[in-house]
Amino acid sequence: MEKITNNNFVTFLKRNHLKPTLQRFTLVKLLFDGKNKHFTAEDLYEKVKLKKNKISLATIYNTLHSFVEKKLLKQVSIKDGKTIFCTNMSSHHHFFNSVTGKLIDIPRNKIKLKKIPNAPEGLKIDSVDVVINLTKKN
Amino acid sequence: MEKITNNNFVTFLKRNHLKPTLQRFTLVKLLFDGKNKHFTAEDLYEKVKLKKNKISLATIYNTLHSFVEKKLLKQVSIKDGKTIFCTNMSSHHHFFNSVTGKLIDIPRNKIKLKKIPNAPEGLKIDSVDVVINLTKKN
DNA sequence: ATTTGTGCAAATACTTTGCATTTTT
DNA sequence: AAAAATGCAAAGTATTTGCACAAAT
Repeated sequence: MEKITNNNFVTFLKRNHLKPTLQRFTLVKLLFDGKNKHFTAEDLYEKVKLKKNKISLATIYNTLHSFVEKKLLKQVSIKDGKTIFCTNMSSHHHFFNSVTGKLIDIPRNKIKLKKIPNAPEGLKIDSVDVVINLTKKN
Repeated sequence: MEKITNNNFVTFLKRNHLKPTLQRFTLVKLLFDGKNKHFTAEDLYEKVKLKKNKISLATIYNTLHSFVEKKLLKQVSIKDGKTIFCTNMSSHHHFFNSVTGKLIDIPRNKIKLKKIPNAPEGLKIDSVDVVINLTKKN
């Protein structure tokens, strides 16, 4: 993943046809620091508040969804109904720890999917998500 | 799947340690009619209203969750964040049609999962969900 | 000057909790 | 009569929409 700095964020956003606003600058700095992350909209909202910045939760949702559309983030839905965003854009799957509510990445090559059925008429396969749900042992 | 009729619903609920109340009777009749279904809590609420019955949405949520706990229903989370319940209890996976928001069952044997990674220390694998996301062709 | 895009308050949608009531022992 | 379970109004979360304002053409 590409690390975004003060110097290249304008380029980064423009390349993705997003206006380089202050709000997006703040969010992009928090998200694309070179480390893979999993987070909810609320998590990110709290992080912004810690930095003494103020961005409304609505804007955070809207920004996250536009990033998903631009293929800058992935969106994962898990058994507890929550939506988690993920900065790791390489093809991969997830463990879901139902005790902590956290996701753990599984690299693509650790799971072998054989025999995928064909898409029904008029539709095509966009992506395949594998979630392995975990519980406490015994 | 077992079809529940007026005659055996008391037995059915008692066997699952649930009191055979009028609300549950109504819901069980709608759900376990021998056909596999996918639905949201809201869908079921609307169905109940059509039958001129009145059960609060809260009760529907609580009942569905207790059915999931008793392994009478499955709960599936999909990319749009909604929670869908499923009466097909045999091991299977899903297509998610992102155009209509509907699920389609995929029998277990149509997907072959090889090489599942081990669960992290202290945790065990509870279930594996495969969702194949579909979009419109072209 | 008109169109396009933006951020967020307010509205909506989704889900859970707390407790009065009912049922069981 | 006490204990356990139930249904749902009200409360709590999560997410989206509509529109005043800003930026670009």
